[in-house]
Amino acid sequence: MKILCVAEKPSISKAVSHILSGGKTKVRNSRNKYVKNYDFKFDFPGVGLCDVTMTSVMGHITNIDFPTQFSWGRCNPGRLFDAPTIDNVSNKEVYENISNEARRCNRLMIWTDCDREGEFIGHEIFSAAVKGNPSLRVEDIWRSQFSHLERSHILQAARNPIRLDMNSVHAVRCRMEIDLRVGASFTRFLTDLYRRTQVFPLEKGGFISYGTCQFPTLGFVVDRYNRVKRFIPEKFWYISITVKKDNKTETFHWTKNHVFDRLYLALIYQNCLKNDNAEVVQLIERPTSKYRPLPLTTVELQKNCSMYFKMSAKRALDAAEKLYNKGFLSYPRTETDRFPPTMDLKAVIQKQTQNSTWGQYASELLNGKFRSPRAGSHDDKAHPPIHPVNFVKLEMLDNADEKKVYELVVRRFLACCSEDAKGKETKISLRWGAEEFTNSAIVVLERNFLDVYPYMTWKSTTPLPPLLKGETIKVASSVMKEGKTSPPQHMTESELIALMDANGIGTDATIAEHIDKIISRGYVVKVRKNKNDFIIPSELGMGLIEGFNDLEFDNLSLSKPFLRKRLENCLQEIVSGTKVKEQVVQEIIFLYKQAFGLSAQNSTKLIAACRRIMDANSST
DNA sequence: GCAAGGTC
Repeated sequence: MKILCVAEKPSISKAVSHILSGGKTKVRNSRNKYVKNYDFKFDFPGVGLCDVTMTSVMGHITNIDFPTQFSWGRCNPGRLFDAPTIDNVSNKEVYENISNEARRCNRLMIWTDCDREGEFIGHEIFSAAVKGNPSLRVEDIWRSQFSHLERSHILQAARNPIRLDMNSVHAVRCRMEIDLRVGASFTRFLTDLYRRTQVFPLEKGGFISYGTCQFPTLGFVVDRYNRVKRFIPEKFWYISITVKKDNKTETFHWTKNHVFDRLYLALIYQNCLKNDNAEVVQLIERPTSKYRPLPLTTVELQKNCSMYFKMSAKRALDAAEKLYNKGFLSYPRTETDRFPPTMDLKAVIQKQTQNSTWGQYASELLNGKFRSPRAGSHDDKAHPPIHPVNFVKLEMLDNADEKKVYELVVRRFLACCSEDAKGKETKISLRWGAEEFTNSAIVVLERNFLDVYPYMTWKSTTPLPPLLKGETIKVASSVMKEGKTSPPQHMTESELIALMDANGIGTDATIAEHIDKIISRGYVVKVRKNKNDFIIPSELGMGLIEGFNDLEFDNLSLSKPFLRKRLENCLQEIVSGTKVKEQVVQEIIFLYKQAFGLSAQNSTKLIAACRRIMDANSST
């Protein structure tokens, strides 16, 4: 019996074949320099000792497109909603390697990531294999289930294969089709429109792209920009008092915060002033803690790098990827924020004890201070949280980005395995007349994880005066103050990542690319203000979003995340079996088609919005 | 020339 095993990426095929073979593999090259074919023997239950070849693809190997008679300029863009589609081989070397290797095999075993895209890639692998070996049948495919590369887990996966989940395959196929139809039709339509009317100077060969992810991303940026620009500060008033004891003066804050009616506040204040003293109505002393961080996901890594190092999401992921390829970090694209219970966390900590800066801390964890990491609620069932897998001295790394990312991942991991920081909070409430005023103070008692995690701060505040519950104290000073509401800030990259993540726009692997895309399309720019990077829309980006906002879509706006979210929900239903692919394609395409019709009918509005933005800008 | 999703 001969079995062909295929993983989603070269690193997995290498690791898995190493485990299954007990280190005894013969390596053959393929025509692709990254993809290797490993030959070894393995005893599959019920089948016996088999000759195994393990290889991999590199992500998708086929792609979907329109036939040439529907290529750019050859048909009305609106026809792309119903045009036929064709499958193309997008990575010929890798595709043919599968066909060749399948020729001599009786069985195919899929080792792609256990997520939706992985299931589809598994099916692509099957079609490549069938090309070389028509006797293979989809029902006979073995599909291994694994979520990390720990030895016993991989052996267990090899011995207990299940079948390919065709629901997931159909869901991905559905996403691909919708993304292509919507993206291509709107891109061609908008490009034609902007060209024809010359409302905006497009570079030669330049175009206006529309995508189901890039536009909601742009929409978030424009929305925030408008809220900042249209913000009108509002005046408010509040009372603030101070009391003095043992030569310590302390300010107490009004529990009602502030009011917007000055006369109303004056009335309250007058009533308070009838009293010379305030009474301590509450004195609470309680233990408090600052939680150690959750295990690290891709999105969190990108937000952190943007916040702490002003590093773009793309650069952060690139650096993490390089570190992964060199064997220093685990797989950097993961949504999982809980470590698998079987993982040997202490072995990971052990490797970091040799570092001169945090090695001592790592040793202390091993000598009794170790705590099990908190478990978040996300699990992509494919990859563990990002963690260091091997030790490397920072000075041995290639560039500043890699050093920063490696250090962050290590410190984050050590922090995860530490105790929360502990403190004591004191809260005092005073009643003055009918109003309450409060203040609190914190004493940090044990820093714990903070010692290894300098990115977070938690400091003791100045202690409150030694007041006792029930004590009456003279109000030393009081004042009625005026303030005004402050505008929101422009969008930071880390906020944008969080928004995309929360709204299901893009995946951990693509969020950075979508942001990069709207920058390279000229829809938004990054600006630095007070040492912070903000993302603000260009005139073109504003014009596009405002144009769509001017059209009266019934709740299916092209610049908002709702349609994409609806698609995502439908895809989930295909996976769970409550909807079929054809039904979803029809349902979602119908909505986008309606939106397309409305856009085409009202193209003058789209153009007018862009003109309006440009005129407004040139006049200021 | 268009999308978004894998991965290098």
